[in-house]
Amino acid sequence: MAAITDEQVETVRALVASVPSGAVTTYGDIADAAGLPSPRIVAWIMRTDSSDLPWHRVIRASGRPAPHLATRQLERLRAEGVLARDGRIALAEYRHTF
DNA sequence: TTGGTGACTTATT
DNA sequence: TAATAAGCCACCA
Repeated sequence: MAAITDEQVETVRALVASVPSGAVTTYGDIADAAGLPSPRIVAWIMRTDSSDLPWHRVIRASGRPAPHLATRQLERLRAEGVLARDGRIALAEYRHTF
């Protein structure tokens, strides 16, 4: 089985790192840009690989970060200029496309 | 090998 | 808008 390649992981990291402050992106976008077969893979990379990358700029398609990190990420994003409405981020406004 | 789990997405109700 | 179901891929015990 192909499993995932280091290159794919590195691509994901590069994409996340390329997201400017004040902008956010979704797992699906990263997965698509990195050529990953499923967005879940992106989540797996984040969970396993703890890097200095701004993971807080990566949110779900619903415009809402993960439940356990939501509070932290939302606060961090707010500090960067990403205003959340009712705990939800305006993807249409802050979504960063590659 | 099998089954359970997860920082997901989309579609349907 | 929220809740549920199914699909999806990789990791771990």
